[in-house]
Amino acid sequence: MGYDFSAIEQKWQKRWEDEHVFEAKEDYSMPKFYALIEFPYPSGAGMHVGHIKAYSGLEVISRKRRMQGYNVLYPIGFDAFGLPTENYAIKTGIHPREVTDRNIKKFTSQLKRVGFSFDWTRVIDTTDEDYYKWTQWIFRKMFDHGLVFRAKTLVNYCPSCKVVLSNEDSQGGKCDICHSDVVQKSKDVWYLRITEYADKLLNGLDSVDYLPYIRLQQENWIGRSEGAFVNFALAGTDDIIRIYTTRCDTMFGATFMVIAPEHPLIDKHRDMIRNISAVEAYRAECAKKTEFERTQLVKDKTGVILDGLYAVNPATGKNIPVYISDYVMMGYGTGAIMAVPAHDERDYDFAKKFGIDIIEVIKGGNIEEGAYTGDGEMVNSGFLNGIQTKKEAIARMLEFLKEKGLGEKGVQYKMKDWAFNRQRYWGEPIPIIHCPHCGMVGVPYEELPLRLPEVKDFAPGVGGESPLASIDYFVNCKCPKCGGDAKRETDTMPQWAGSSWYFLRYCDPHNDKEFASKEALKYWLPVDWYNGGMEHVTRHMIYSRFWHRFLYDIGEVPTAEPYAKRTAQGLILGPDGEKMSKSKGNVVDPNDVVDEYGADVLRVYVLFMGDYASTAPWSENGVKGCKRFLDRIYGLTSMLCDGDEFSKKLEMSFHRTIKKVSEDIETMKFNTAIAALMTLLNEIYDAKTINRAEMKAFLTLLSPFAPHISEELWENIGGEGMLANGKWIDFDESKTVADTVEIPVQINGKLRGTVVVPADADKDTAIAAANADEKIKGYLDGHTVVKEIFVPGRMINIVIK
RNA sequence: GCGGGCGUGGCGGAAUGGCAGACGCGCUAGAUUUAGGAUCUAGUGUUUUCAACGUGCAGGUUCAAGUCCUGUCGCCCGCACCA
Repeated sequence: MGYDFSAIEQKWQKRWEDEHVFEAKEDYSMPKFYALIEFPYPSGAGMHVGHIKAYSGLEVISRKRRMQGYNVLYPIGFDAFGLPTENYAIKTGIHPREVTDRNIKKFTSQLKRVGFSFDWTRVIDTTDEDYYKWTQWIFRKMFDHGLVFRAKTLVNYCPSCKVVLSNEDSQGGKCDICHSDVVQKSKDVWYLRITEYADKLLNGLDSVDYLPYIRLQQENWIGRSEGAFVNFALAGTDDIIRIYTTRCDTMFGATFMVIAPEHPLIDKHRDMIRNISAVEAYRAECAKKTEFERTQLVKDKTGVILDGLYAVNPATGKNIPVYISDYVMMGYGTGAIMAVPAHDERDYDFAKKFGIDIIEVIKGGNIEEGAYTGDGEMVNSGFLNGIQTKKEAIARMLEFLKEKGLGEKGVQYKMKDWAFNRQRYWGEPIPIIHCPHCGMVGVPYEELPLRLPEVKDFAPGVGGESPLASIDYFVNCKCPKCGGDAKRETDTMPQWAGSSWYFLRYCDPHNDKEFASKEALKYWLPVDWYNGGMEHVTRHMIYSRFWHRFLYDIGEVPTAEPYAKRTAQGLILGPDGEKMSKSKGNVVDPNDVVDEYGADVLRVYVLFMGDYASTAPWSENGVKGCKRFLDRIYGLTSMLCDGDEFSKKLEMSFHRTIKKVSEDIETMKFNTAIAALMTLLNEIYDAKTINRAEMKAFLTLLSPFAPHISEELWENIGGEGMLANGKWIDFDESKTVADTVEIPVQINGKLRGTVVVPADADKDTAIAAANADEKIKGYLDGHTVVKEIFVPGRMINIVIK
């Protein structure tokens, strides 16, 4: 069989575009639905089947919503600043602008071939100056509100990309872009004070509907912990060592302290440290280690005592030794801890190695064998002795600390401030000017966008500075405040900047007065449903929630949270079950699939291949199965007959299928929705006939998945208008149930037969029917019936002895 | 190590505690075709048919367990010396 999918698909794509079918309407009185997918990075490799799966989910939902009368905004754009384009430009000498334009063109044509119902009038390119003007504008607002700062710190630096990376971009000690080893380097970098928003980002999760594991990942990322700050006096000085602990209940067991090798107290009191040379040697050794090496959990702890320094345990009043060790980080808490070896595994390992006292303060474990971290009765703990629970002991200790002025309750987060800069060309210039008199001054709002200047060489300088640093006319400028000579910042923003607010621009993409009008934002926000990959759940999602929340706080957007609902699709693996990669040669190009089978087949297959959220391997045979399905649908026309309502024979099947497809789309169970359509198709083929009303219903249900073939057949059977503009179909619950049902009869839980009873049969009727059955009779013969269970319309179970 | 998820035919996967394996792939046989491909029809969990046994493994709850509970093994994904 087969049909000319290529001609049909081009025909309908053109019609949809000519008649503006998928453009969101300016009619703000309509109910709205804002569906958002993560806009792609337009790489040179072109689209990946993963993109197709990612967009097909909300595509189906958006098409259904339009047919249900919603004003749907389903936009698309390109997140186009970034390193791959720039690296390509360095290699080939072609300007990143040109590379980007070419790649966007390629992506656009590929996306259009699939027939996605995006609103192409709202397309965004983050590298467009009309767009990044507003990225800079928001940054400047943050600067004005004290959320931007500059600090000299150890940064993650990629020697290959010559670029400073955020913690998020250097997970596992590898550069997220080129995968080479990241090293630590001291550098002046820009930060966004995202930690100030930690609680807002955490609490905001209560008001949104994210899949539970997505929410959990965000919570873990923010990493809030409640504990106490405690001041330990440094014996013989006026100084204190301030620590953070979540287990102040164990303080009587603190037999030593550990401070980070970078801790400032070491230099301050170096005169008192008798083994300062050994300490310096250890510090030098630590400095060589990468962040990754330092964060490897190792049983074999290293460290050096600070000989001559003692701290005073505020609970016991005793002097305890102080060590430095790299298992304590400067970047979390206060960079110092009280060590309680009996009840903390790391402290236990350390104490064993260095022969330090281990004092049990909570009963329940065996401190000869290891640390006990569970709950139990307090011992060896002065005023805490006898207390039975951790919770109570913590409360008592906090009271004690407060009375003595030695400490107080405190909260810590794992999340760190966001390193917000790159020493690269292809990014948004940071709109700041360094003035010798006025300090850091923002580029005036009316001068935005601060355009990327033309350069000849895109490669970063040898010192790792941005290519912009070598352009005199860009660097040298006047201070907007005092008018004196000043220097312009030459760093650019990181990859994540443009995507932190793009969903706002979609609401009003051509506005040149504001990033979007208040009316548009009020109508469209929040995004009703955001779908994307799991890999963006912690970075992009947290960053954009932060920007959005900031804009909300300064009155620029109407909602506190940007995304009302978030889901994620599963990965598509190669046919060999491995992750697709060029080197493995297992990459499936969506273009090839469209060429050979058509866009409708591609769309149906990516949704049918398995559970939407799960990882599943690509199967060429699976694609062929979907092709066969659509071919068989095309063949329905040959058995078409007249009829304005469902035939008796198929009526129930249709109502059931409408119900199933409608519900499954809402829960993203696309695979079972398609399976239901296949089942119905098989029934139609069994019946050997389909009437016009049935055909229309079938095409309506099919159209979100396979819109081209649906439109074509709709037109062929004389359907009114375009299906894309058509009406979704309702079902009648009462018609989804049969008059009679065949229900299983179990004896002692084992299936022994079936009986046919009226669907609304009561227990007596059903049991009587079962008892009348010859086969069942045989089983019951000579036994006593103990119990009869009847689940209406479902089953009978007779318990006998 | 901690947190989360998952183990169902040859494969991808279905199953509000109620007939396990929907749907698709693959496979087998037949039809059609010069042949291949395509298509159509029938079959397809395992074992020896009646029947019995079957959802990683071992227990438990229940009239009834893939589903709930306990333990255990294996795999996947996050986070990872976070004090």
